[in-house]
Amino acid sequence: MTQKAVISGDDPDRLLHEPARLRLLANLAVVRRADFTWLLQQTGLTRGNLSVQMSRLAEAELVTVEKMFRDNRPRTLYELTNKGRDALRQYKKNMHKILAVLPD
Amino acid sequence: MTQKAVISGDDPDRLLHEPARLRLLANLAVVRRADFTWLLQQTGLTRGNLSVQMSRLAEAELVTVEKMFRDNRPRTLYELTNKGRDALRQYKKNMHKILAVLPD
DNA sequence: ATCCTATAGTTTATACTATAAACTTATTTA
DNA sequence: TAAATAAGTTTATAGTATAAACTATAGGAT
Repeated sequence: MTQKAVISGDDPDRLLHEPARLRLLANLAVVRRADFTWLLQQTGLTRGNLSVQMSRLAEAELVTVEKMFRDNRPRTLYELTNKGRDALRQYKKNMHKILAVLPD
Repeated sequence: MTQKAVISGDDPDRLLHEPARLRLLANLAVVRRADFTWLLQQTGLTRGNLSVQMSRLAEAELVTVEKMFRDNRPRTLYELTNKGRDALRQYKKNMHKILAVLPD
């Protein structure tokens, strides 16, 4: 008889699991809508890294990107999509399952 | 005035954060002591990957490795160290902090 | 004896990924 | 008009995870 695994549950989605992206998404989960500069300050990422990570998230349709001008300066707004919100929910579930067996 | 970050807390330790290693450590957290073959079955990793990951964990002193022979066959036992246990605790704390702000 | 298969791992080669450095474009300011 | 600032993007590099290939030993089968 094949035994049941001691630890159950799927592995977390790597796109969300990466600390930089997870923090970005967590910020968006809280404020719903944020611009490039604000996220930069919140996360302490470099601009290059922030740009790349948000692009990946946008490509996966977890966030939307809206580019505009304000005071003759570019401004980029990001927002979590429903798909993004769902992905975060699932991620949270998966992680809770594994964290549950770790010592306090 | 500089604002406080919306999301607080350190980034998770990457050594533990990696899904393959996290699962291995979680298994050891539960059973305390396990051999190579058992971990192989539990995690579904390839032997190569398992070997490499456990070596990394051993090098970081999060687990101990004990090699022996049983029935003329090599047998490798792994065990979580106190340091490993502490690292898991810290990891759990850090992750809970960020998961807390995610939607349910 | 030697050939084949299985067991238990390790080493190495590759493909991926995160990240910072360098670059772009536009706008003030000196 | 030269320099500095702002807001991003592109690219180069270094690091990492993972599987494929390899090593070593044992136990039959022929």
